[in-house]
Amino acid sequence: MEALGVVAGLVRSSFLVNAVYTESAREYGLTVQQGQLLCVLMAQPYGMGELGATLGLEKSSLTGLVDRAVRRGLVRREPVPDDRRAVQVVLTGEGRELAEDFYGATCRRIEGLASGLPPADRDRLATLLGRVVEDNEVPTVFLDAL
Amino acid sequence: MEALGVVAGLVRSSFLVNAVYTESAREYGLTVQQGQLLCVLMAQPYGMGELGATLGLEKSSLTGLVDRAVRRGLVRREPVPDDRRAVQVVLTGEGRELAEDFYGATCRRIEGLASGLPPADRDRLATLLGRVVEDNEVPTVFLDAL
DNA sequence: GTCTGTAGTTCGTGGTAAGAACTAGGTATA
DNA sequence: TATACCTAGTTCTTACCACGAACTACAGAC
Repeated sequence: MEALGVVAGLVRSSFLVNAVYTESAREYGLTVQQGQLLCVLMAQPYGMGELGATLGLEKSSLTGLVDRAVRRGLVRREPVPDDRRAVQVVLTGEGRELAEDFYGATCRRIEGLASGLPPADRDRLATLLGRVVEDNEVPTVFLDAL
Repeated sequence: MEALGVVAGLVRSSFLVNAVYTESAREYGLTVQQGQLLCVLMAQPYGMGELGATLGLEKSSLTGLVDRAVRRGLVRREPVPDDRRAVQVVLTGEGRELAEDFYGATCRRIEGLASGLPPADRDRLATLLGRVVEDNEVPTVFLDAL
């Protein structure tokens, strides 16, 4: 078995994570994007602009994503007192519940991906990935507190 | 700075890789899926069935993806002599060229993500990710030979 | 020669993503 | 105050992605 390069490792593990994420989302009746939206909003409400920056989407793309989430009763658009143009996107009760379930299930699954590694290696992997993530200033799409 | 868990590390690095992949694809006038298709086909031609399994797509999803790639002149459907139902999807000359450029650029960029790590750590990371990937039998979407 | 399974396609539905043009509300400044 | 500019979000159009169900056509088995 040839050793995998870093590039291949990153790409393929990312493919793996995507697959898990997709499957998990599917199980909860969500699309990946909707799941991501919910996870981001778990931490706090966001305006459309910030949300776009965090998710790496154009604002026009976001409108539709939020629309569909609203239609499903997962989030709400709330007015911002100081600025009548702006909007805060907030989880509804139902949305929060679903977000937490989905989040938990997905974490468990992803954790499962690394379950073949002994704990020390898992820590090492976490540290190394942490450094990569930090070096490249990834927006916190998923979770800070774990 | 709180240490990141493995789960967060995997999820966020995967987000990072996705972003890079998306940007790279965009630059070459491809969608992520088309880029992935081209990369898979670089190794060898595939039938629709195998292709679906490799990419994790239903066959009905694949028809359209291949259709669009054909329309852009990137791939061809070739008949299989022994089985008149079956089809082999093959890169065209243009497709191969684009695939190689895209592949190279994307690899360079992904490599760049880990460029902050000293070589020894990069190797360690590669090894650990390799084990994760192996443990979870990911289909080879991107690259074996690197 | 019929029956059954397999390879792919078609069709309809819903979701994703972008850019351009737009509305409406803020802000600065002459 | 009036004007000009900027910002937050939406709308519209276009192309793409993904799925399941129903379908066509061929292959293999009996």
